[in-house]
Amino acid sequence: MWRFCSTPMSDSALAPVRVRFAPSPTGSLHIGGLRTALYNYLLARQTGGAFLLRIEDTDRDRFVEGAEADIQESLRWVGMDWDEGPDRGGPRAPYRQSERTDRYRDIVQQLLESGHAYLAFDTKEELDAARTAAGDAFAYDAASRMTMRNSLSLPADEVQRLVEAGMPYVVRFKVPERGEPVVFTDLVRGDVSIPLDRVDDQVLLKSDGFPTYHLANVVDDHDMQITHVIRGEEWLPSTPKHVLLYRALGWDAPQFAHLSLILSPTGGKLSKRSADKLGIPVNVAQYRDVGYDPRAVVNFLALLGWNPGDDRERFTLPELVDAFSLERLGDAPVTFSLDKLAWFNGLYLRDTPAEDLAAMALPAVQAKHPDVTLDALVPVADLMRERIAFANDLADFDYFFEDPAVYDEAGVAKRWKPEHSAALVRAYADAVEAAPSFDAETLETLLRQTADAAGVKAADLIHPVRIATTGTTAGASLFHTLEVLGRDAVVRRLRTAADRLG
RNA sequence: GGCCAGUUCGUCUAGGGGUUAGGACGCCGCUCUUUCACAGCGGUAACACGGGUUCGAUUCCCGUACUGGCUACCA
Repeated sequence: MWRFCSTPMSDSALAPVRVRFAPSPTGSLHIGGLRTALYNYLLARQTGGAFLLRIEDTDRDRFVEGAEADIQESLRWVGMDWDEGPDRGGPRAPYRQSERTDRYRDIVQQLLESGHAYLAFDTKEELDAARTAAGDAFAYDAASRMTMRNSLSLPADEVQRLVEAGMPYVVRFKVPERGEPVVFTDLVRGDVSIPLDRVDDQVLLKSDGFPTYHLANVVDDHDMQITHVIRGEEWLPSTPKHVLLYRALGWDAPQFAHLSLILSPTGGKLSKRSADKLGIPVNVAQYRDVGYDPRAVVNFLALLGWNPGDDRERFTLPELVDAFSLERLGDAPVTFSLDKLAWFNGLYLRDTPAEDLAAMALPAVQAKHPDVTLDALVPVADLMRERIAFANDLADFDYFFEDPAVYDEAGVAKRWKPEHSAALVRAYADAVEAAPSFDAETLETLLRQTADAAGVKAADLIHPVRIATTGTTAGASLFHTLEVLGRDAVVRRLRTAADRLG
């Protein structure tokens, strides 16, 4: 609408926002969660606002020890920092929901007193029965609540008796029976409207005394003065509940932006299960462990559902902070592409210093070849940089660390001539052994001399030498590879191959 | 089933009433390299369908189909 005259700067000239990333510590941070965190972070940094980390640990059954630490490490790995959070506190502390239960109970009490909530005693069995009876169409709502066992349907003295007898109960939100549809503006999709009779009486307080997400998220976002709720699309259908809650509490609701979901290449939400099957890592920690460059992960993720409006594709985190805008967020689901991520990774990998590459790959290399040192790996990294997609791929080139055990069959068939290859290779080995110096240039001169002396083309020696020293037909510049291998290994390998291949 | 959202090359996307529908990944080819890769160049490939509205719809509206999400005392 105002697109014509607006510049990228004025487009998203927002007042400082307060946004949060609010993961549940039920496991390692999911790659989709990282994207959600990223968009929140970008908006906060761009507007000079605040990015908070809040831990939503209200589900005691799914709580995973160590998950919170993993989440924090994952965020730090890609370079995202937060202004307020469980580890560093802040003016709205605490930032762990399990430490805010008193606050939720107060709010629930308030809701109960104002008639916006009620006690419900229905057991799991009773609820299941109701669902079965209604053929899955059951909703605990204005239409059905009087048929259930709660403080609305039961006489007051009975409710009193049940509570005093210690009967477990939950507190449910009482959705208004009549009224206008709930309408809210989603920054990504525009106005969304849902009729009141489609909103059910959401449980606010569980029988274990912990709040549900719906309650805790509203209370915390209000208490923490969150201005923009940027979260996954899976929350879109329950947003009316949250809007109604804000209304009942007399609070202003924040702005909402629901991000399209990341789909698996085979369809459906990119879940642990579906991704594993396709070899797609789902946890951020896995990307780190496999050797992805965090800059590539961020770059890839940023462009999955957002675009800058021009053809730029390469962005560092600070560049993203500048370029980001909510307006350019896509509203359609996106499919995860490992190929594209790998391409980004190659982009960053190619201008990573060899020293850093070697350091990244060292653990993987040492797992196969314990004696390899960082110093020995640096020249390998330098040589192979353009031929690998991940730092850890360096570990695949075993020939840098041990003599080849086998020779590529097709390569031998094509390049190794029984009539003269062995003799040529032996002659070259002798020349290399006797050479005054050992460097790529000398090695090449020597090879051409050897070939000339034997009356064959250089190629007739180059290919057999590559096979003899590396076992394969593919690789970096032959003479630089030989230089990295070292004189002893080269001479030894040449002679061994001549003997074995004949 | 109900509710909500979505639908431009295989994938990520730009665009938007009149365009040769643009870019990127992938794939294919060429160049470079006596190999492989990188890089460069070129190519392949898309507006889900049906009705409207309009001089003209891929673009706006309505349906349909399909996809996805939600429908827990999980988040």
